Amino acid sequence: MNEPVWDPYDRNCPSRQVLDRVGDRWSVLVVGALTQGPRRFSELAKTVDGVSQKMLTQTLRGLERDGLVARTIFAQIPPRVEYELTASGRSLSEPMLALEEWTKANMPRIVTAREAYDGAHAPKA
Amino acid sequence: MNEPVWDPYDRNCPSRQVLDRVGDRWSVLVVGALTQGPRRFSELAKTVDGVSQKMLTQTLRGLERDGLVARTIFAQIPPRVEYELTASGRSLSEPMLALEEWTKANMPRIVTAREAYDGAHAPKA
DNA sequence: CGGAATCCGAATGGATACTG
DNA sequence: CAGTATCCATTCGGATTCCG
Repeated sequence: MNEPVWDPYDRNCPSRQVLDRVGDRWSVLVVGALTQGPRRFSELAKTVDGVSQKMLTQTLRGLERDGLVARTIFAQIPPRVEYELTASGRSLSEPMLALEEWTKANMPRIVTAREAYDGAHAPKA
Repeated sequence: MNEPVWDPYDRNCPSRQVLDRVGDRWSVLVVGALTQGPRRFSELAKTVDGVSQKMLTQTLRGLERDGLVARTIFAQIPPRVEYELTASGRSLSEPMLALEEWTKANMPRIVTAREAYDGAHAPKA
């Protein structure tokens, strides 16, 4: 019955890798975009502004490998591939979205803090 | 009254940078560690296994700049510096901890998914 | 003890060209 | 359209050294 104790604070624990992926910049945005429903590769590329096709592919493969995203290929010309969250992916989207919401809600405070910090640490010339 | 609309999906929006920091691998672990209470530099280095002194310093500076962590220096020999979460930092710790919890709770599924994926995509030799 | 600064190899990530 | 494969610049990040 004793389940293994996953400890991301241990550099050798597999959970560390997963936390890395889950905390990845592009993963958060891609999962967030997929929360709206299935999306095609090109749609994701447009939604997640600034992501290169290389990184988008990498991110999607990683999410797919971890069972968070499902990839469906429609045999037709031109090719059509859709990505959508799996049950795991949907459960992950909750804490991820919370992070996104926190960010948006706290931007004013952070911007202020940055200005204060930069003002107090930069003055040299 | 109309607040600015923060959109992390826009590469030029400041919220993108903040989401990046918040989703940073070390940030998540450091904030998590600080949830227990104030910690000294050396204690954090020990808790967050695998982090170099350089990255720990960088991470702490970044968090400090964003007003998430407070740094207190005790004038004594040898030097003593403590870090602790600010109010902002504590509010951030909630979604971050949720992410950590999600990871630990879903590790079994992910490990299984990875094995399945690797088994289906690797076989070449 | 708690850093800052430097050096440098490794990994990241963008741009580009090519394929099914 | 949806990738894969390369090339290459930038960044990351560890190890080391030195300072308050």
